[in-house]
This record gives sequence, structure tokens and C-alpha cells, in this order.
Amino acid sequence: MDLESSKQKFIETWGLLGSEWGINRSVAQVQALLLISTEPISTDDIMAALTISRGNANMSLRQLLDYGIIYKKLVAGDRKEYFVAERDVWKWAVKIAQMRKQREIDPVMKVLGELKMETKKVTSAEGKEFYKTVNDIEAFTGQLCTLSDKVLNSHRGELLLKILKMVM
Amino acid sequence: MDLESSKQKFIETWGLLGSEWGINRSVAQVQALLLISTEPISTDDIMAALTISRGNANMSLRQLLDYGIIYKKLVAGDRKEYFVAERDVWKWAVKIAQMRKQREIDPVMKVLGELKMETKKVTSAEGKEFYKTVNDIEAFTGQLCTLSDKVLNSHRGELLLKILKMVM
DNA sequence: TTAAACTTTCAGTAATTATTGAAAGTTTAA
DNA sequence: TTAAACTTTCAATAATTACTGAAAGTTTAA
Repeated sequence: MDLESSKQKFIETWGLLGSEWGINRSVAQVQALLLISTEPISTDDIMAALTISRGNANMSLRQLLDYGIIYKKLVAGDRKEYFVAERDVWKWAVKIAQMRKQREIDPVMKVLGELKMETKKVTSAEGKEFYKTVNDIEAFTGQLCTLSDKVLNSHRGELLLKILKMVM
Repeated sequence: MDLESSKQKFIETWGLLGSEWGINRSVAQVQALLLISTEPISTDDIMAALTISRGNANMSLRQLLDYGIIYKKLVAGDRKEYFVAERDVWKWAVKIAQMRKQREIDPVMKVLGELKMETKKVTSAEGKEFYKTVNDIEAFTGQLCTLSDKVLNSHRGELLLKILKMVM
């Protein structure tokens, strides 16, 4: 299998993984393409490589820029915008994790907190059971959140390294 | 806000979280409903509570049974099947994590390994860069996998507790 | 047996999500 | 300026995913 096929396989696999985890396939594929490009590439390059439309390419790039896991790169003597991927796996993985936690988990934690407030004083057995269930989930998720915050915010992933050393 | 509304809010929130993470909304809602039900409930109860069809209810239940996070429960003197949810958050969270890792992450790790094999001997600069990128991702993901395997398989979550104690 | 009670399946349809592509908007070199 | 080069937007459409409901299948009590 030649290099081009291997690259293709990487892009496809990455796109599939993304869509299984709620990340748009094109977005994941654009990141994959940028990760394996040896030099900055333009929107037109991306459209050609992935055979996607200009609109799709543009929106995927914007989202990746929002995530902070790709960068714009100016090429001297060219008006086009070029893009490069963050190469440090730790850095981009952390950014994705932080963003998803903040956007999707934190709001759920907030709701769980509200539900506890609303039902704290319910005296029926049913109400007490509900409170307990919500409390259990909130406590468990809260611990994971605190842990992940510490790991994700630790300087250069030192905390993760420490944990890895400890358990392996 | 009364208990019924709180329960409804829990079900909706859980369904939304599921769909953001690639888990069918109905499946997540059925688990939520079972989690907050004080007694075993039947397919008909679920259809009524979530206003979904028999087919949808049946398929959602089957998937949750597959995951191993809900159980069938026979009720004496009744031919219907009833269901209850696993109440221990740790237990069901681990099962979901194990299943998703096995179904979605492990195959990706396999592909990354194949890609390394295929490109190990490529001598071009481009080939070497590709190998390095794939290797970095594989190494990083591999470490997380090893760690999560240990945490997920540790007896009663003791390893997670140990880690929590260590860092908090 | 058999027929009522219940569960499962799956083709058809609905709902959601992703993508296109052309028009509008912006920037820049001359 | 202005017009060419480029980027962004978004209504229309395609593709995917989810859901329904009725028919087929299964189990059980009599």
C-alpha cells in the first residue's frame, strides 16, 4: 500500500471516529488532512483533497479554528489563506476535551444541581429516591469533572504523566 | 416545580446529552426513565411515558440490555416483561465506557497500528512525517487506553478512588 | 391444540443533520 | 476607484439517522 492510500485510510478512519462521537465527519477529516500535510494548505486544496464544497470546507475550517486546534498561516506573496494543524497531540486533545466538557457536560451538571434544589425538600418516598439518583450521578460526574479539570489544566500534561507512572 | 416536571427535565437532559455523544436520544431517555422509576416498568409503560412507538421502545430496551445497564425483571402473576435499571452509577458508567472503547476506539487503534506498519519503511520526508504523526497519536491514545482499562477493570473503582485521593 | 398475550422485525416515512453552490460580502493590488 | 481574488453566508437539497406501526413470530395458559 502506497503512502497516498495510507493517508486516505487515516482520513477516513478519523472521520468515522469523529462521527461516532458527535463530531461532524467533514470537520474531523479536515483536521486529519491538515495533520498529515507537510505544508500549509488552502481551502481549495482541502476541497480538492476531500472532494467537498467550498461552503463545507469553509465551515469546517472555521469550527476547527474555533476549537483552537488549527491555525491560519500567511504565505508570502499569496492572498489566499493557508491553514496548519496543531501538531502536539496533547495540546489539541486537551482543547477538544475542554471545549466539549464546557459546552456539553457543564450544562448537564448545572441541570442536575437545579434538580437537586427542586427536590431536596420533597418528602415522598418517590421524591427521595429521585433526589438520591440525581445526587449519585451528580457526585460521580462531579468527581470526574474535577479530576479532568486538573489533568487538562496541568502544565504540559504533567499530572497525567504522574498518574500514568503511578498506575503502570 | 413538581416532581413530575423535575423527572421530565431529567429525562430530556439525559436524552440531549446522549445525542450529543452519539447515543440515540430514545435509548438515553429510556435509561433515564428506568433510573428514576421506583418500580419495574413494562414496554407499554415506556411507550406511554415517553410517547414513543412499540418498535422504538423495544429496540431501545434491547440496546440497553446489550450494554448490560438494564435488566429484565419478572413480575409474579404477569406475563409481561418488566425492566429495571442498574442503580450503581459506577457500574453502568464503566459498562458504557468499556463498550464504547471496545467498539469504537480499539478498531481505530488497530488501524493506526496498520498504518505504522505500512509506512515504517517509507524513506521520503513526507512518509517519515506521516509515520511520526500516526505514531504520536497512537502512543498518546494507547497510554489513555491502558490507563482507562486499568481504571475500568479495577475492583469497585478502587483505582479511580486512589487517583482522586492523590490529586485532590 | 389453540387462541390470547405478548415480543420482535422491518419496510415505509419522518425528522434531523450535513452538504452544496451560487450570491453577497470583503479585501487588496493596481 | 475598481475589478479581480478571495471568503462567507445561507436557502435549497441530499444524505443520514430515527421512528412508526402493522404484520410476523413466539410463548403460555387452558
